[in-house]
Amino acid sequence: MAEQPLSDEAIDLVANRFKIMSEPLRLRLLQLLRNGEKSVGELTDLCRTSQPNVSKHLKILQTGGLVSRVQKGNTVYYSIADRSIFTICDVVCGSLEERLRSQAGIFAI
Amino acid sequence: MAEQPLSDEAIDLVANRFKIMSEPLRLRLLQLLRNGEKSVGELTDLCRTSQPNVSKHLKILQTGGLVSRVQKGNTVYYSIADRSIFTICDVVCGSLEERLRSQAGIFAI
DNA sequence: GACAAATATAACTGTTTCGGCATATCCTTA
DNA sequence: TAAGGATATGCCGAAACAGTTATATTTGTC
Repeated sequence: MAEQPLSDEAIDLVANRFKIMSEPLRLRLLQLLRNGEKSVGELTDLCRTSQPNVSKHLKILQTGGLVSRVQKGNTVYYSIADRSIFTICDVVCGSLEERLRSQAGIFAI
Repeated sequence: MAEQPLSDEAIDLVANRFKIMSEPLRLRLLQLLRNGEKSVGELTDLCRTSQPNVSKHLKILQTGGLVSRVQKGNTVYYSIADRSIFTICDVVCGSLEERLRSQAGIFAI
């Protein structure tokens, strides 16, 4: 069942989504938000980097539509806006496990 | 159902997979290979870039385990080594469509 | 062995991106 | 309105990356 080819614009959009998810710190932030919203301060404490850096990456995630932002008084809470990212991560993890397993198999027998 | 957190090494591996897939030309190459193997020359003709550029990106895809390389005589054929990438792309496309649709809804009543 | 075709590599350039630091902005409270 | 806490932004230097050109390597053919 051959799929229709994606247009150049569509490819750019997909590539951009992957680019957003290609940074370890951003993946870490998404993972930390998996079980519910967290403030910038909380996220900063849980990552090992500066608060400005966390804010910067959160903005990238938000611009990409992966995360949504809610301000309550003085603090800002971020939460997952698109849970399909976890499906994607699960598929990637499965693929990587498979690959590592078959590579490990080289040394067996 | 809270997932176990990924280790830093696992996150780096996943991020690297996304980075490999975050380049439009590489996505284009993967798409061109979807229905079967193609030679470097064929791929170069189908993309609008130089042959060295295609070879470079194919190498990146191969190193990442997304593509496999077979040499037959003078020409080299690449093919998809991990079809889970298409699952991933489909999920991303669905998410992006959804997002565009809801954005378009802003202008509707 | 010499030549031609197919593919890979090397060197270079311009661009992008990350992280850190300093600082600005916004909100709350006194 | 002044001060302090929370978050965002601007600027900088270093590193990574894409694309081009030239060239090397490999393979098949004469």
